[in-house]
Amino acid sequence: MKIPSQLAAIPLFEGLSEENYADLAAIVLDKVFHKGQTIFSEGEEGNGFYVVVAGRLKIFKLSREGKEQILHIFGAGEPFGEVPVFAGQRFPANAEALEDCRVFFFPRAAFVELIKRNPSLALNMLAVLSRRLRQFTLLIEDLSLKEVPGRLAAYLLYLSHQQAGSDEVELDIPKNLLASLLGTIPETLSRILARMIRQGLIEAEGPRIKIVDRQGLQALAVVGSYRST
Amino acid sequence: MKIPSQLAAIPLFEGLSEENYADLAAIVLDKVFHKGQTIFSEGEEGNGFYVVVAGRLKIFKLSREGKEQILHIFGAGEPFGEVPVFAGQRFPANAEALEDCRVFFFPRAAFVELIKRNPSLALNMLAVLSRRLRQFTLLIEDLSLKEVPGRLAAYLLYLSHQQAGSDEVELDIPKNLLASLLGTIPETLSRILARMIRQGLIEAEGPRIKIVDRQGLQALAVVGSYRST
DNA sequence: AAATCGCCTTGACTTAGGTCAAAAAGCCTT
DNA sequence: AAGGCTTTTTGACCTAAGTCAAGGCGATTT
Repeated sequence: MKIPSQLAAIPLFEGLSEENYADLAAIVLDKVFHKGQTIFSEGEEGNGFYVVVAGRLKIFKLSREGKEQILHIFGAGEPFGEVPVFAGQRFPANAEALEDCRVFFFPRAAFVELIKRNPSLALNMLAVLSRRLRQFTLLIEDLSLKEVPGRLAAYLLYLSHQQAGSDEVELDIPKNLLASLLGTIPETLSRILARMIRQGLIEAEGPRIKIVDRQGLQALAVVGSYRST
Repeated sequence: MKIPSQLAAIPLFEGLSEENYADLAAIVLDKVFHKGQTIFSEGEEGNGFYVVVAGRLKIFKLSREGKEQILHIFGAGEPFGEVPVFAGQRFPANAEALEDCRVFFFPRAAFVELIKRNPSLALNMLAVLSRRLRQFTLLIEDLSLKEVPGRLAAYLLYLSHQQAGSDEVELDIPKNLLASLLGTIPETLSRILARMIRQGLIEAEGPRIKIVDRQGLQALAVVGSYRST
């Protein structure tokens, strides 16, 4: 597929002219990462940012003892690694492919030039960063002010919302990743799922989870977190 | 003092022309908030953003049970409340004056117009948001991957760094606020300070803290967090 | 000087959730 | 079908940090 038409499918580049797409196509690099491969590491210098074309990847922090906190899981169309482009210097976290991935890479200098010339691109990028800030705000709230069952309940409701409001949701990531995304460890997640089943809040069978008591989950989650962003 | 000259002192507006300052001066509103007053609340619609002119304020989240997590403490020259300007709609957190404050308010529509016309303003704003993202990343890391003593150690080292590397640092906020900033409660903070004294890491007398064993603190903090941003 | 209010500390207690270890399920691959 | 993975679950145990309650310590007001 031709690159310009793929660029048009990226929300960040919405509203740009044909000429802009040509400019972008001229600076973009097309990269592939295999499952498990590191895309970049915390502390590394970043001289450009990325957009996911296909596949999924995680952005995460690692503690000295090896515990992992996932900040985001990104899929097709989502930009990542933008912080060093504008705040100078280094990546604040790590990125690793969860599946085989194809990504576009936009080198910093050329992209900044483009932004200078293109107010709507600048505004789109401001929107992306602002949404991320809002998202982080929710994650911080979760980590600091809620307990694990509350975060899990919020996540299940969010999934249900994503999946057309169905009561039968399917986890789109393995449970060990989910644990890391919720700021806990697999053992704890497992126990809490078991407890929720015992309490009649949900039923589960592998990655398929049935929401039995929506009210109950909402009470745990205090509704509102994990909005669609 | 004339407003345009005060605008020039705000890093966000660095590098703008005289004409730009005039434009900004034309749209800015000058507001005052007294200590303890709410500047905005989570969920409220935001149709503009702010810059602190004088005084300090906190940006924070509140749990249902009343526990508070401070996200930022801002002082003179720092912009805040920008998220709703670019990501549409509502404030993701609360803002309250810690002291009597004077702030500038820039209405959204006019400001967005200005940004469209002014690439360097756009880039400055992108830098501000990116730095914030990096900061949040550190806070998330702290909350999820470090224990309270580690966060406190990091904070003390950060303070020392701020205060010209001196071994005698002075807390610039009361301890109950510090607790909330570190994601804990005053009792726990108090106990951990006591323990650090017992272990010979620090000495303390009210808000004056003397770093006795810098190495030891660094080991706790795993160095690197709470950078000057 | 007494009273009051906000801030800080300390003690006794409880608990969410982490660690370690082992077993059980699911899977791919050969 | 049989290993050899990884993922998930379970159990026993431990500990960081929160809750509740009581004082202490200043600073400011009356």
